[in-house]
Amino acid sequence: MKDVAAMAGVSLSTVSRVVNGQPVDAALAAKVHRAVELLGYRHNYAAGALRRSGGSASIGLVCEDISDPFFAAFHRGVEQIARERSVATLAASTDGSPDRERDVLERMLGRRVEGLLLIPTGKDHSYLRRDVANGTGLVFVNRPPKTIDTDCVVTDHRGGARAAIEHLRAHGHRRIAYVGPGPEAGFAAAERLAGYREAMAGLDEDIVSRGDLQPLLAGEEPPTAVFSSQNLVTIEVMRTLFRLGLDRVVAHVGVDDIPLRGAIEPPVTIVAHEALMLGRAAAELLFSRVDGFDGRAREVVSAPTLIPRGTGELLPVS
Amino acid sequence: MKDVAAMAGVSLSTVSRVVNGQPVDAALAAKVHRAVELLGYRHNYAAGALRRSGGSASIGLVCEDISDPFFAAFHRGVEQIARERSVATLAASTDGSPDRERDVLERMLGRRVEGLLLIPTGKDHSYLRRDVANGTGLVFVNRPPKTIDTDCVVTDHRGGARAAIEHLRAHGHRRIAYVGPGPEAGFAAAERLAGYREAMAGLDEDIVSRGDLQPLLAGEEPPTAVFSSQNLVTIEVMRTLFRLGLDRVVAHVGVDDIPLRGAIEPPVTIVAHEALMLGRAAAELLFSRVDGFDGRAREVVSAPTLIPRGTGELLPVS
DNA sequence: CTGTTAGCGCATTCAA
DNA sequence: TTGAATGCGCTAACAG
Repeated sequence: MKDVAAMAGVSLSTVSRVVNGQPVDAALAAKVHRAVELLGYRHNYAAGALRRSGGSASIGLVCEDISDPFFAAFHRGVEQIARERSVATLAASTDGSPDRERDVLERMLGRRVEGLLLIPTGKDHSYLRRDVANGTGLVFVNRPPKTIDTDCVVTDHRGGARAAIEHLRAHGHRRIAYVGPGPEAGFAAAERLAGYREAMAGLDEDIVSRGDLQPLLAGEEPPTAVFSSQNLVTIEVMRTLFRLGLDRVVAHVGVDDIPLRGAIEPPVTIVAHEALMLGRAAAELLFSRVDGFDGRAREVVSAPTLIPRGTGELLPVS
Repeated sequence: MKDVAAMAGVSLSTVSRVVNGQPVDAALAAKVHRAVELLGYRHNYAAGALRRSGGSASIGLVCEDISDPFFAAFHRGVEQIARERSVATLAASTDGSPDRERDVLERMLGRRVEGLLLIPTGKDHSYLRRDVANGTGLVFVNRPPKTIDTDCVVTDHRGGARAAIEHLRAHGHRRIAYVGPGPEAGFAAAERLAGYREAMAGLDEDIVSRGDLQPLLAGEEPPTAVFSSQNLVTIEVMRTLFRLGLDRVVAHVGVDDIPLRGAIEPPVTIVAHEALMLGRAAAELLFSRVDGFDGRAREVVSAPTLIPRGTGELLPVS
């Protein structure tokens, strides 16, 4: 920048003003631009941030594994909000290790991120209190914080499943099958199954299958409706029903949880759990803190949306 | 840091040394640590980088859409290499807009990333020459650079498909079906179809289906082998064959291109296109430049690996 | 509108 | 080993 100033025959301040788009005489600005071109000068944002009151204009996202498609969609949602403010996003994986989680978080803090979006791995995050007290934003995602008082966004998997079943019940169904992974597949799966069971209270016994619908349909009292609790399962159920000629007979509500590149979006009544929306919500919570909001810790529950597309509105055929 | 020094009764240098793990008298170090604790001091990495010879210890990844599962896996591979060097990764989407691509890249450059990993959107990247000349690393991914001379990693989609077909031919198959999206689905799909056609030269006519295998099998001269060109299609073909009792009759080689969370890995002979490996390769190329390698531009082609798992080794049954 | 000056938070010379 | 001084690249006061 010194060189640019020298070559253009102006002071450092003038170069700074040109680079930052502040009002400068057109002739001088042209000289500066020419010098910038010739010298291959590139403005150093970090150095500016040091002096400027504003921060680093960056935030950090940490989760167990950044290759998880759910996280990728979440990250995208965060980016949409962050980009409006020209803030950059750092991302890192914890690999499920609390030690590594702490290490990753502290490195980001060392880089002076203005906020952290954390899909937690460890149990204890009290070590973040100091930074939160110093003004760094912090939002927990998917799991509420236990050892620190901070904002949080969660997806209501259970409520989503319940909404699906209630939708089917409202259309007169009584024998409703659950197709999808069991509780061993993780928190979300377990919650969805629990939601199913809650909403089935007072009806026929549960009709649960790990993944295959066909045996259920072949039974004595086949279900008149199906709830599929995961994206890939939803696609498979759709195809199974189509193949058996039951796609206009057996009602079907699915869950749309991860983006499937290259796959056909299922034309099925869906409970949309949009990771992207969750990311946007989390980012908005975070930036409100960065902007100085100082109220109590908030918990935003992101309610899945039921999108009727025909298959969930079929009436029962006995 | 000044406050810490004052409270500990030492100089700034001593605090700096303690924070950076340089040799310091144990008693003084203890005092410093205590002051750090009490004051809630956090070291500012960016400020240090300004003075230190070393750079920002960060790199940028840019692609069309960071929610793409392929990119997510790529990102993970990059992270594995980057983390060994304690470098952070920034990521951003171009949304398919060359203007936005340039904007995003220049912002990252303004943040003084030491290198850039680019899955290109636009055609012209000559504007990056200045920064490359100034020492910033640059690696193109998936598409070779046209208007700038720089390193590049690509996946050999065409060669992968060819390897699959040749594997089947080596096992005696002559009627081999292609199931998967057409060229309109993008570069990778088009290349795979082209590889199929190349490897089918001299055999029966192509047997191509957009997605459904069943009609082909019901034809007069059904194929004795199937190549499925995409992960989700592979899963569907597997299920179709199983359902028809042909899973031990019709040979099958699939492509495994994106990670499918929560889905069963297909027990099928596979051509693995590992985005993660591509990410590692790209990162290694990049860091060699960051470390000062100054040879000609290199092109690394990441060859997919054929993993025999039984289904691709079935012999033809007429 | 422009130039001068004084730092931002830190690492790194040099002496001691 | 430690401390004092200098400057990394830049912005923000201020005075012109």
